[in-house]
Amino acid sequence: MENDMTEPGSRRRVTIREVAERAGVSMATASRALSGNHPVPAATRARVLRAARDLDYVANAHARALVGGGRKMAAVVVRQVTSPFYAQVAEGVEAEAADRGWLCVVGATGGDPQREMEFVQLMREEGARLVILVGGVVEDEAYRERVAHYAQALDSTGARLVLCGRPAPDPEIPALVVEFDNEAGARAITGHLLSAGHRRIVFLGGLPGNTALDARVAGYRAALAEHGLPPEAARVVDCGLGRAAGLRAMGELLKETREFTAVVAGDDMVAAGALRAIADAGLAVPADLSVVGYNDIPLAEDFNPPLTTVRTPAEELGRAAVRIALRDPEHAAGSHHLLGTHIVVRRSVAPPPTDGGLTPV
Amino acid sequence: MENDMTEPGSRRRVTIREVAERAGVSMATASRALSGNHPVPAATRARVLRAARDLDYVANAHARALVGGGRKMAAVVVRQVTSPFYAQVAEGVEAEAADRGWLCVVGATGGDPQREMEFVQLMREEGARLVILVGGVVEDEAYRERVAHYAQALDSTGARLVLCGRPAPDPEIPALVVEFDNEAGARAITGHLLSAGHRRIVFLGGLPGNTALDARVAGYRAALAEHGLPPEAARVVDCGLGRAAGLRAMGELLKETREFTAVVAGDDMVAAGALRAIADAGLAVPADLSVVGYNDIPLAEDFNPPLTTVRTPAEELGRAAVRIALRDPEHAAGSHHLLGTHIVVRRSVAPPPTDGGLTPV
DNA sequence: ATGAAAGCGCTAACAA
DNA sequence: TTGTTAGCGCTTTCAT
Repeated sequence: MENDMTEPGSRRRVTIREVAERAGVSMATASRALSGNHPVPAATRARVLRAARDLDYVANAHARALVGGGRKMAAVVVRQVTSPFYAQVAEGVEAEAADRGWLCVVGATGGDPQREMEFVQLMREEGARLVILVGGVVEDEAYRERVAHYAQALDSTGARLVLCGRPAPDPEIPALVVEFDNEAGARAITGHLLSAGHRRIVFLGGLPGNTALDARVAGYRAALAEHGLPPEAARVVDCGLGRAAGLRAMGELLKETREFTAVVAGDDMVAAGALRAIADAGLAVPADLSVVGYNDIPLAEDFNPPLTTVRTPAEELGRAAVRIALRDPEHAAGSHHLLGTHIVVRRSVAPPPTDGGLTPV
Repeated sequence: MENDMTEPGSRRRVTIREVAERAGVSMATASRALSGNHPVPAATRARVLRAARDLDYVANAHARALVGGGRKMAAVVVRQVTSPFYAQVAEGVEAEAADRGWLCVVGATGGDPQREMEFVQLMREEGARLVILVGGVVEDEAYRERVAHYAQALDSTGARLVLCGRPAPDPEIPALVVEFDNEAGARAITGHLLSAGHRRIVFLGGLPGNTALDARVAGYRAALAEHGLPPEAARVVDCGLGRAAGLRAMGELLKETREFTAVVAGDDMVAAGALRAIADAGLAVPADLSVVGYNDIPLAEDFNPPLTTVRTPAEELGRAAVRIALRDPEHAAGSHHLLGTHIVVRRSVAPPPTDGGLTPV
């Protein structure tokens, strides 16, 4: 119970030498007995194991890593763990990694490229063999350089880089991309609204430059076009993601105009905010206005009303990322995997009001 | 772009020796220049830094750890990252750790003690200086032994152990506990229901043996007693936690009896399930039945209706855990910190129906 | 100011 | 079967 150190964790640990001494064998023998992959007589092994247990010995992972057979470590980096979507992806990565006996580290960047770089650097130092970057980004020159550097650096030591939901700056780069087909998903859900009879649909939550959102907006526009609507029929409000953004933007939009009968939200969180704003305005969903989301987060069915949305199997995305990355060495350059999505219909969509729309403000 | 290895991450990295050679200095000088805490002439240092950058050198964290000044690493272990509550705690830990320049690893156990042990073992091997175990548990003999072992083992190397929301088996043990006052929180929220006029209140989501839930049940009973109700007035259904459990249990309860006017849920997820079950039964909240939750997860205000619940600042719990653990070395034995909670009133509570209750089934 | 050398804890040849 | 030795990449005395 002594605790006289100022630095946590700086006291000496039991080493294999002590185990060896206690068992009356050499370090080499102790090592062999402990690792179990070399022939060691049962009697000797038992003595060694006993000594190790008595001393509560645990191997020093750093020493082990240094000499060669270090632990396999994967790293996921997300914007924040409290986002239900990212949490699910991280859980998928962690689960798949654990299944294979890999250690999994998760890092949060808060969306800051600087922190992302630091974290990747850190992972290189720690010898991570697999780095998974998750989430849409704005694809500017800085991004391209950053990722090209990660990819090259990681690849030079044989580590893998996978981009989840963000593009590879160049197909030649040694990185793997795994993502959902955002455009198809958005097209489908917008189509669902169109089929219900809606014609004036707004997209809430654009984020110009962000690859994921741009794709969803593109899908939204494509659906409109497919149904014979002119380009001017599209109305996208670029409020970005997050519940707060959705709440504010929807509130403002409602004050400004009511010339629409449905909204497709950039994701379920902005849908949550939108739903609240709509209720605050005294309107009912789906009677007055239909709303759809994106991602189908675990609590989307508990919204008021239960949200019709696009299901993106996030945990599967995480699992797929590690599975594919670890599968064939041939993955390296430019391999691109698209995961499918589908609509889940709940109660937030109805035909537009028969009077043709909301009462003008 | 060559990628002929079968083992990810097994290719050689640039070492400090190569940097030294390129800069025309010895390894020792290179090391000094790179670490920056030894006097090195500006000219020499510049050459070394240049060489390092040209080679894209990153130090080998394992070698560094081995020789002494390894990176400070904290580990949080939770049941699952996709639980909003745990995610927030993990985010708090990660944020506070990052603020101090520590690396943070999060592990998920799925609630399996076996995996918990393995993960702690792993963290010992990796040299974690701080491990934080989060979440209520059933406090049996196995638990006591397990934790006593963790505590002793970690302490023997000067590492810290903190228990978040779970008890220390013995105050003498070198572990720190930080938790919310579950009993007070449950007492307060139950009192809120009582004040609204409810007398027949059921607790949904007991988990006998689980310390956190038992404390909430105790708070619930205490509130009942304070309002002069006899012990028999208490009705707790032990369905455990999770949305699915709440959904099922509430559905069954409603089929069995309607002799109650309010329910306090074990946490917000079971409240979500209960809300759904109640709606499925054709009843309205709060007109027919009042419901309260526990934890105030981020989406609780988006439930139907917005949920009145107990706010437990989860992120702050995580931050507090690392802050306190790292503060004074005197923390070691038996220090116990209780964090306060408060009620957040939304729209899921109303006075009981004036006819005195639900229509008997 | 800088280099040579020792050594952190471990595993893997290489001998015996 | 077991022990001896070398060496992983780095920092740090100890000399120079």
